[in-house]
Amino acid sequence: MELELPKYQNSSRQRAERTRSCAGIPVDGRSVLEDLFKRWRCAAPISTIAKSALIGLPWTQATFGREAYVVREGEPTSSFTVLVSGFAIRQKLASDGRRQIVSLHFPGEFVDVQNCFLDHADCNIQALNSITVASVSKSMLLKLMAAHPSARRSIWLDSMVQTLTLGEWIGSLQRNDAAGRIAYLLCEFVARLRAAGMTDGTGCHFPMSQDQIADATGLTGVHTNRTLQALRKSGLIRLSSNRLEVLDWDALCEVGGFDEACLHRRNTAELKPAPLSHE
Amino acid sequence: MELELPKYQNSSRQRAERTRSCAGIPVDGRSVLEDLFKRWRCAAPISTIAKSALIGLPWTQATFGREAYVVREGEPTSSFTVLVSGFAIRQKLASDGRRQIVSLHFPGEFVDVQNCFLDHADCNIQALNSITVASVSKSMLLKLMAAHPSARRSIWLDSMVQTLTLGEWIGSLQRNDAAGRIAYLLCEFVARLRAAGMTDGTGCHFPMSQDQIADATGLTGVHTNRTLQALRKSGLIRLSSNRLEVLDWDALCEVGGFDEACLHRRNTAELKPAPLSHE
DNA sequence: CGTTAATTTGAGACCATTCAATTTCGGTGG
DNA sequence: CCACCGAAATTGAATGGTCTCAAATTAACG
Repeated sequence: MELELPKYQNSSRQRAERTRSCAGIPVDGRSVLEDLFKRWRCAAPISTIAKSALIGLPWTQATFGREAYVVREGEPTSSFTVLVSGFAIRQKLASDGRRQIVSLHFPGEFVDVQNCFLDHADCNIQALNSITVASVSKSMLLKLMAAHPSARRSIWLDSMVQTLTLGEWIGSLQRNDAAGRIAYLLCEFVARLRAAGMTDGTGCHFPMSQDQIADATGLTGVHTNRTLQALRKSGLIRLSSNRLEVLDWDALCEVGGFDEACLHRRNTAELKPAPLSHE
Repeated sequence: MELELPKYQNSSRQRAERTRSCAGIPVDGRSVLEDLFKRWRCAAPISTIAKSALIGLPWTQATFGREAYVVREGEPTSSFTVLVSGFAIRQKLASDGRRQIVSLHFPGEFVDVQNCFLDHADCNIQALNSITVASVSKSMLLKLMAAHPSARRSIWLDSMVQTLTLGEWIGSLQRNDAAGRIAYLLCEFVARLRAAGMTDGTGCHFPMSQDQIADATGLTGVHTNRTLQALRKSGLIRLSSNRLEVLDWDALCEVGGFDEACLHRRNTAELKPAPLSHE
């Protein structure tokens, strides 16, 4: 067993120091928390009372640079974090310092729901690019959830969908080779982006470096590079300078074993909210 | 792309037909649902009112043979299923028919919590050995959860722990080679069994075949065999005829990158239930 | 005791890693 | 505008890990 410095304790992470600027309770009449509803309204209806209660929650805003840590493993979990703009990942650092990316996070998502019953965060949340987040007090949100069934349901639903997504990811790692894993990752990214209405024309902004793709797929950076070239050569994608264009969506899904219907189903039609209670 | 029959549509699955024997509302004064509390009381206190409400729920009992399907993907989800005795897995069948095992389930667990907001099950639940389950009506349990915050919290907590476990599993698949993946699987199995107080002396009953281990780790059956032999030769485990003995726990954890503290933390100390509400 | 499933073994091909070294790219300062 | 720098992307060759295919052995079960 050899000891070495964690991979990400030097170089690029240094320039990404945590820059937190608190904003306090909003006075301009529009809460960033409204972004939550964009994702929720399609899945489960939320009552107007719960909605206004949510919007009325005090929050603080913060911005983080590329590769900065939004939440650190082991940190006390005193607040919930909503990703307002930009992309984030959930990751853990293995004992040898290698980074393991467990899931992706898009604007409008609670990035740390899983921690809501833990005193200390069980993994790191890291910014992919320059991001903005809003934090709300954990105890206040829990109280709100206790009082408002429809809000509770939406948040619970959100975390359940995350769980299902993790299950799919496991399947991808088990069944796919390098090309399949990368294809799956790209498919999931594009599909979730599309579901959030954030694609632009023929493609989208893709904020992951090849090393980050490698960390998410469990591959080497080198082999990720070669596999990406193969995907490009076979005409499935175009990817350069953080811009991704999927040239053959069906083929990409085929390679990655990505079931678009599965994801779609969860975000819309079949996710009918069971009546937890009448509000 | 070649087409072939799904791997598990012939041979061994045939003899494991679904045998369901309904028992109706219990009259003997003891509900199998009480098994739930063994797992819950250590994590989150549950009120006596909620407890008696849960015990009072009508349920039906069913037994399934080895490899039988308890829940099938796509099936309407009209009930929740509690595993009473035996072991089960959550799995999906890939398009080529290969089975992908996503998670393990132990007695006292809700095996289909993730489906509670879905109209149709999104994966299969399969028995590992001969098992007994209890089913309760989905709508009745949801109503109960709406009325009893402490019950709701326990169930939610359960599903959150499942999510965290999936995350760890992803990490294992990303970072580990064959030996590491198998070591991790064995560690998780033993650790969860131990947490449930189900180990016996030096080892435990281990119900998975080598092919099932392969399906859970994303390896080939053949290579799983060779890797198990390597683990045996290095003196870490003893495994034969469904009996597992871990000879060197620390070394096994080391190989699999299994963080025992992590799992333990979730089951006991740090899982203090945040006050969702006062009941 | 016979049948079927499960485990084991071998050899060759293929996939992914390692360890360099090299090139491209975006940003920075002269 | 150019020179420079570090980070990211790319390339090559050798090594090691895993898969495939097929056959043999052992174990489980009626």
